[in-house]
Amino acid sequence: MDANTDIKRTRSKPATEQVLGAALNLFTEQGYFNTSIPDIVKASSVSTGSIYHYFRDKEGIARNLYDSLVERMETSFSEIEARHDSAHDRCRAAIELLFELTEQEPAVMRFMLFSRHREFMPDQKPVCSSRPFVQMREMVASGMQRGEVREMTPIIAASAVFGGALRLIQLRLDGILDKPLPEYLDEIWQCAWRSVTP
Amino acid sequence: MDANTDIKRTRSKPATEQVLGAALNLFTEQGYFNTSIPDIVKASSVSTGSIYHYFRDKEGIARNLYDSLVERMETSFSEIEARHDSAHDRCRAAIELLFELTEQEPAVMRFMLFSRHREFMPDQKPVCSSRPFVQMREMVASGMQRGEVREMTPIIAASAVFGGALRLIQLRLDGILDKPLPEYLDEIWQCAWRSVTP
DNA sequence: GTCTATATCCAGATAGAC
DNA sequence: GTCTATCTGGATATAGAC
Repeated sequence: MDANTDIKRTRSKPATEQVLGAALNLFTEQGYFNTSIPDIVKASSVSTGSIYHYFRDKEGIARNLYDSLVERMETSFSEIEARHDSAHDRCRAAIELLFELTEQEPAVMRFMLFSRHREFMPDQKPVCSSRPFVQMREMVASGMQRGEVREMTPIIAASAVFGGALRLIQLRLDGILDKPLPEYLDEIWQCAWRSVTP
Repeated sequence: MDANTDIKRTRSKPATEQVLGAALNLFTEQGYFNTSIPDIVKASSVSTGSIYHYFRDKEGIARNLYDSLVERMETSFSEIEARHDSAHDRCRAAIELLFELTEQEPAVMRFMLFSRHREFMPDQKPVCSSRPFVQMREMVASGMQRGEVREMTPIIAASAVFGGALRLIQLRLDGILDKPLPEYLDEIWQCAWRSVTP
């Protein structure tokens, strides 16, 4: 049974996971700057010393979190691109994914989409320039080449397709919408697609 | 000439204005939490003592700023409602206003739309519930009653109409778009309106 | 690798002269 | 009403035993 593992922590996730999970929740509930290291110590049951053993500093925690979430999003979008050919199907699937993720892991969405990252990670690019957002714009742009989407400024088309859905995500996270987002998928998608169709 | 006024400050705006202006710039450039009172002292040329004479605390500065900007927005939207009858004209005018404001006073838009207010003003409602946002949704809802906008969940319609434009504002503020927003008005408006038209 | 105890710093806020 | 000087708390980060 290897009795010398998992002596301390009951929930036997590795300490780094423990810290990252606690930090994600605290950062999204109270904000990065309202979250102190002692807060993270309490919420994660990992000591100050260990936290600084694994992470350079507080910013390092946020960085690690952000990078891994962006990467995860990127992978999901790549899968969507592989699974579908048309811009129609790809964009719809992307929105569906975002809606589901919002319901299942609101903290992830909050942190990815609606934190002011540059305020606490000064040398990050704005989220809008991150790979997943570029992928979303590419989905639309390729649809324009195929003639599915009418000729127009590509970035405007992308904003038209995804703008409404992103707005709904924000409203949902802010508690304005009380039904789960997937219930609205058909309706918002119809709007989105009509707006750019030839 | 009343020589005993305006002795100290060269730019002879009242001290409170001086402080609010400096704070708005600093808050939007670096974020609220990265801005210290000493920073505001330097940028405003108003002393710590005076700042605390006029404002309860640092949060009070943000509060004052936020309230006055929301009120200003509210007034502008009311004027639009008075000037136009149709949802089509009202919503278009609202977007036009937002686009112009973004170009002329980017800091105002940044602070109003894209600060995480609740992180530093804990007892504020989310922006999305503020009067101006409600007004925007009302514009769309009344269009639905008049039959200009097709029957659908009202908040979805509003998100479809304004989502793209709000997205463009964010892209512009993040430096992704390099042409002034008004140049894109016709194009995004066409998308927005098509998306909800019967 | 994990912990406790502690050093250091600087923010927010106040006191009180002018 | 405006200023300078100063207090105080708590945050980040480190030291060093185990």
